Amino acid sequence: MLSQYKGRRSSSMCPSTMGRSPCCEKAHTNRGAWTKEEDQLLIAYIKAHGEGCWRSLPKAAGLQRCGKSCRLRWINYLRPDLKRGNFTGEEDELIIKLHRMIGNKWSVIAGRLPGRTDNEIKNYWNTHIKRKLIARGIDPKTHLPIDGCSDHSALSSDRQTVSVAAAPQSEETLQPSVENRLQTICFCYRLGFQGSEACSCHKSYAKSFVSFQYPPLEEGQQA
DNA sequence: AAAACTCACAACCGCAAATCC
DNA sequence: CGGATTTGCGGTTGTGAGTTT
Repeated sequence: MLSQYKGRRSSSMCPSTMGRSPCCEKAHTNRGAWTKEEDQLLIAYIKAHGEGCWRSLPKAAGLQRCGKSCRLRWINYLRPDLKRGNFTGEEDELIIKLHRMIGNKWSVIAGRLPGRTDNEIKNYWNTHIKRKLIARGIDPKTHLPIDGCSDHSALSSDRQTVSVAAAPQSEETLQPSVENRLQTICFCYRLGFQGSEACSCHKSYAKSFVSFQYPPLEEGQQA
């Protein structure tokens, strides 16, 4: 999912329904694959009213779906900025590198791949990349050689020092602490993709919903 | 030609976090 | 402040399409 969807609570929260009626009434909702008509209703509604308040959206849009289902359909399939199509080799490698560093944080990984969704990346990982890594002799879970590798230190240090700030933060909270001398920069920068299309560090990190803290790479160290 | 099997991906489920009242 | 509710995330499942036997 892209950065604008980051954070447990967003401005899209609907105040009028917050903390009231029970969650989605499943008794009278459609399930399974979406029809073209349902897609059109959802697209038309969001074009007219924008995203937000998923709870009340289905009724307002004339859909017999729960809000959760509408949100998922829009984010994963109907959004106009989705890229679709095959993943490029560069995207493959970026996913592998990010996964090695942060694990199954699909939404964070998706935030670094413009036009890709967390669900898409998760599926792609499970169907393609896992096998690709196994074929390379790499365990897709640990990113270590399958035949056993003694050097766990690099990976563990990566994992330990990466902290994920999942929610939007103020500029102050994103400032690196002086004490631990960490640098706060975007992943692409650390991975050497700065300036690429996937890199967002040309934008102020204060505006980014996701940031990471980790020590700067030593000279010659691989990300 | 058709049954069995495999693959890819859309959609669902359950939980945790965020927020409101 | 705590309970109630919504939203968002990651894991899992269902199913249609493609391939093999």
